[in-house]
Amino acid sequence: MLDTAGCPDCKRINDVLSRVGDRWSVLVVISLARDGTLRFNELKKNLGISQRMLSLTLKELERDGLVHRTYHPTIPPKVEYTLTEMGQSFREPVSALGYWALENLTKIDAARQAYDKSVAK
Amino acid sequence: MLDTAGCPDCKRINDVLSRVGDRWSVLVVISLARDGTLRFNELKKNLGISQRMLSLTLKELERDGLVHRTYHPTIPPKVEYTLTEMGQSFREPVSALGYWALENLTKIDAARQAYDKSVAK
DNA sequence: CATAGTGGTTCCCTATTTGTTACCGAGGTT
DNA sequence: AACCTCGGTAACAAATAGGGAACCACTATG
Repeated sequence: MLDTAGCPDCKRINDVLSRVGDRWSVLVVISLARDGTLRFNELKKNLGISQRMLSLTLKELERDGLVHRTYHPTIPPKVEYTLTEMGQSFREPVSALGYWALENLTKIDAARQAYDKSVAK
Repeated sequence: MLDTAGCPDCKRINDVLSRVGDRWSVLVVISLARDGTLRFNELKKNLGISQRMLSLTLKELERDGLVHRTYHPTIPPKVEYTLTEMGQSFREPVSALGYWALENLTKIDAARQAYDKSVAK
């Protein structure tokens, strides 16, 4: 099972999607793309993400080479996050997705309401 | 919590992403985009998805107005799925993401290996 | 009679994800 | 001395995702 026969690219797309395709990763990239450099607690406040999930998400993004982490060993410590070159290049498809989302949000809501009404009756 | 203050669009993007952003939805859209019309068991075979998840995914996509379902009351029954106009428009950002994924898969793998090695030592 | 084929739905169980809370260290502030 | 800040980590609890198998209706075929 799960051999995805018949759609060879599906498996690879699937691979990448399961890495960078989660909600928080995308939102972190969007935030960093907009603001350039952000500190840990700035991201946390901006996104309304829990400390734990932000920590995990940033660690994954750093591991995948999309985000660069700069640690300043001051007291209190200061850590800055920026996009790497690959992270920058990720902006384009993500922006495309974001724009589509904003443009089609109302259509989706309308479709949902219509569907729910037609099912309920 | 979770008020996403400071990034008003984030919440909305988040909304849409949590609807159409899961792995199976994306793969179903890709398959339908490529083949035009597919039946339930064709999708199931192509994607290696379980019957349950395919059923749930298709129902959601239909509800969101991305997929159109045509039921032929023959014996045995025949159901055909196609993309709606909005589903077609979703192809573009998804394709962009797919191309990025294919282009950067090896880079991500390399970054991962480098990161893991630097942490392990 | 039994079986297969089609498009599901429902129940059960497990695995993964996500959130909550508490805690840390080192130095500065009150 | 007590408390605050920053950037996390560890432990625990809850929610969700996902697979597998069984079942359904209906009919044609062997």
